[in-house]
Formats: sequence, structure tokens, C-alpha cells
Amino acid sequence: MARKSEEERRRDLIAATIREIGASGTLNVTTSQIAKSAGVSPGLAFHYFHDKDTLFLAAMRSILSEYKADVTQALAGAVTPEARVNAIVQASFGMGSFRREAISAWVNFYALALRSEEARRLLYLYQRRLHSNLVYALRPRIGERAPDVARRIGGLIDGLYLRYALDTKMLRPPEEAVGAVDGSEGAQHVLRAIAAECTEVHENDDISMADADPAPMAPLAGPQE
Amino acid sequence: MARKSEEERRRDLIAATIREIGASGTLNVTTSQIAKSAGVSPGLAFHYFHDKDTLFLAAMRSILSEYKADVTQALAGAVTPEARVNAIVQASFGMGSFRREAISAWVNFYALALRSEEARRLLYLYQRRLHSNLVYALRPRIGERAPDVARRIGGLIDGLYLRYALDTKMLRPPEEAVGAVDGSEGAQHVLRAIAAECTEVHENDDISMADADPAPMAPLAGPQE
DNA sequence: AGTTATTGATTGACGAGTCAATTAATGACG
DNA sequence: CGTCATTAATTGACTCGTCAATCAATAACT
Repeated sequence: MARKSEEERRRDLIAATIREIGASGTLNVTTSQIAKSAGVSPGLAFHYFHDKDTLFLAAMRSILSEYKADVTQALAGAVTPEARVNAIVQASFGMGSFRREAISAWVNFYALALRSEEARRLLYLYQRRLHSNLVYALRPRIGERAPDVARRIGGLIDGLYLRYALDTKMLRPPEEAVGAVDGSEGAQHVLRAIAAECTEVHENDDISMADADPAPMAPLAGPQE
Repeated sequence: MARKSEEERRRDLIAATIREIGASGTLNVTTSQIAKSAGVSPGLAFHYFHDKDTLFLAAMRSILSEYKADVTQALAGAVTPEARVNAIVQASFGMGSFRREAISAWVNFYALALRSEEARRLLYLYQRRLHSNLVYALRPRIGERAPDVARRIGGLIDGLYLRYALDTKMLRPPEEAVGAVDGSEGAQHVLRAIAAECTEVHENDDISMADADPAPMAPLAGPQE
């Protein structure tokens, strides 16, 4: 039955994996389900991906690179630093990322990162990319404060994504109100936070509200590009 | 063998559940494992909790109320608004929340929220409480902008928690570098973000979004429940 | 004819939930 | 204070379904 190329089959299986994870909201999907959804026999999944975890990681890579493509595309038309920031934020909360499938995948991959070194590695990769994109877009506006601010903005994006993703929108597993999911509110919040961070008077970088407390944490020396 | 009170057994089983989830990083722990860890027979788990999901939700409630207790305690000694903000943030990144067990539980519960209405409900509860605490602490400083800002700070706390929780700290599942997990850096970031939001010149402080929608996460007026 | 993709029945392990039997506490009554 | 009956907690072997992974057979393509 040499029907389809290896590459094509892999794509089909990965797509089916994401689809099934999205439908069930869990990593507890059987390989048979996935295979069926991909239109192949159960055995084939194991032929192309040695085991289930490998398939999950491939799916994770796929989600990640789709997100990367979204950002890249959004960034393409952006010339000013402001536009670049905007592009990154919009892509993070855009339709690409805010589909039930993608949401399920992301949340479950966070959980997968707890037990899989490789999953953690992939998550880092995403975080590093996001961080460096943000730093690049922010530096023209705030100079050396960019890495520090970018760390917060990155965290904020993840946190708000999670909140809005788990919000009542995607409440009903039944298909009522399909595609009603919307991340634009989250995006607005992120932009406001950025505005606040950039507006701040930063003569003396010391945080005024630091209370007597030994607030030792330096501006942040962490690893960034 | 009427040995222990029902309440005590439930506590033991819940503690064991959290312990096992923490150890494995997954919700894929067998009831036998849990029962063994609690020092009882497998059957007993089903006697006190009708099924596995019920047990998980009980564990989730336990994590949530422990966090609530942490916040309450931290808040107890705080008199000024600044101190209140500080207390909330410190509790969120404190040792109580930043243990492998708690981290595993939180991340997996996020995933559980995708398929369990009840888990989602509990997550909302947490979010509402956090939000109203933040609003109450922020209002003296920024007045009507508090609900809007609190939304972002809440998201930031969740996002940074997730990032630092999945960071290289709790990398090695082996017990090397035990308890090396530390959330203080995350806390510092949150405080900086708050400072930025509060410093901002807010002449036109119209909250552009988040109204027109009596949704679950609505601004939430009064102090709190 | 030879090569390669594909099948699907099968296996072996494992796990959720059940249930009849067992053991400990309580206390009633002498 | 013992003895026995009653009640309630606790056990663990068992059932029944499920699922990851295998593999020998088969169909398609060259």
C-alpha cells in the first residue's frame, strides 16, 4: 500500500494527535483513536513514531513551530519597535494560538514538562525565543531595562493566555458557541502593561515601594540572548 | 478495624494523593500507589472517595485552601496597602506554594480544568479571591484603576509562577539539590510590575475594556467576600 | 520479483472499581 | 469486668475493560 510519503504520514499523524488532544482535553488519548483520526491503522503510528511520547513531542514541536510562524509573519510587516511589540502580542493571542486544539496542547504540554526532559527543553526554546523577540522590540524604547521588562511581559503573556484560555469561553465541551474563544482582551492587557513599564520614570532604578524588607533581587542577571 | 476517624483517613488519602502526584509529575498515579502511600488498602480509597476524579478534586481543594491559609496569614500582619500587596505576592511565591508537590498539583490541575467543570470552578474561585485581594490592596494607591491593574497582576503571578516552577530548579527528578526551588525572583518581578503600574501617569484612566460584559471575571467592586 | 508501506489481530500488562470476608471497636446485659 | 452481638472500618483478591506495543501477513508501487 505504499500510498503516501513518510513526511505526509507524519504530518497526518501529528495533526490527528493535536486534534484528539484538543477534543479530549487530555494526553490520555489512545493511539488507536489518533490513528483512526488520521485515517490509518493503529500499527502505523508506531512505525513512524517509536512510541507515544515521541508522538506527543512531535506534536508539541508542531504547535511550537506554528506559533513561531505566526509570530514571524506578524513581525514581517512591522517596522517600528511599537509595531513589533504589537505583532508579538497579537500573534500570541491570535486565532492561531487561541483554538481549542492549541489551548489543550499548550496546557497539557506544560504538564508534560513536569516529567519529560525533552518537553521542558522545548518549552525553554519557546520562552527564549519570545524573550529575545521582546527584548529586541523593547530595547529602542527602554534600552538596558529591556531584558528585565521582557521577562515580566513574557510571564504575563503566559499567565493571561492560561487565564483566558481556561475561561468560560471554552466552557462547554459541546460544540455550542464554537470558535467563540477570543484572546483579544488578553492582548489588550499585555499592551497596557507594556505601556506602564515603558512610561515609568526610571531615574533611580530603585523601586520606591520597597519596604524596609531586604529586597535583594538584582535587576536580573539571567540568561538571555 | 474501626481504627481512624473518617476525617483523618480522608486527610491521609488526600495528602498521599498530593505526594504521589508530586513524585510522578502526573495525574497518572494508580489508586493502589496512593493507598499504599497512605498506608491503607486500595479498596479504602474508593470507600471514602467514590472515584479517582473525586479524590483529585479533593486534593485540589486541599492545595487551594492551603494557599488561602498562607495568604491569610501573610495578610494578618499587614496594615498598610503596600504591605498587603507584598504579603499577597510573597505568599504566592513562598515555600508553601513552591514545593515540588504543590507545583505538580497546580500544573496538573490546570490540565484537569480542561476536562472537568468542577476543576474549572475551583480555579475560578482561586482567581476571584486573588483578584479581590489585589483590588483591595491596590485601591488606596490607584483608585478606580485597581480592578484593571489587578487583572494583569493576577495573570502575571500565574505566568511567572509557571515559568519559575518549570525552570531548571526542579529539573532533576532525582533528589539532588532538594528544595532548591525558589520563587523569590518571581516575587521581585511581580513587585516591580506593580510599581510600574502604580507609577504610571494616569490622566486619562479610562478602562477601555472589560466592561460591557458582566462576565465571571468582572471587575469585582467591594473589598471582598 | 522485489521493495516498502500498511494492516489489524494479538499479546501482555496494568489499572479502576467491586465485593464478600475479616477485623476492630462499642456497648448491652448479666 | 467478662462475654457476646452489633456496628462500622478495612482488607485484598478478583473482574473486566483498556491500551501500548508487536509482528506476521498483505497490498501497492517499481
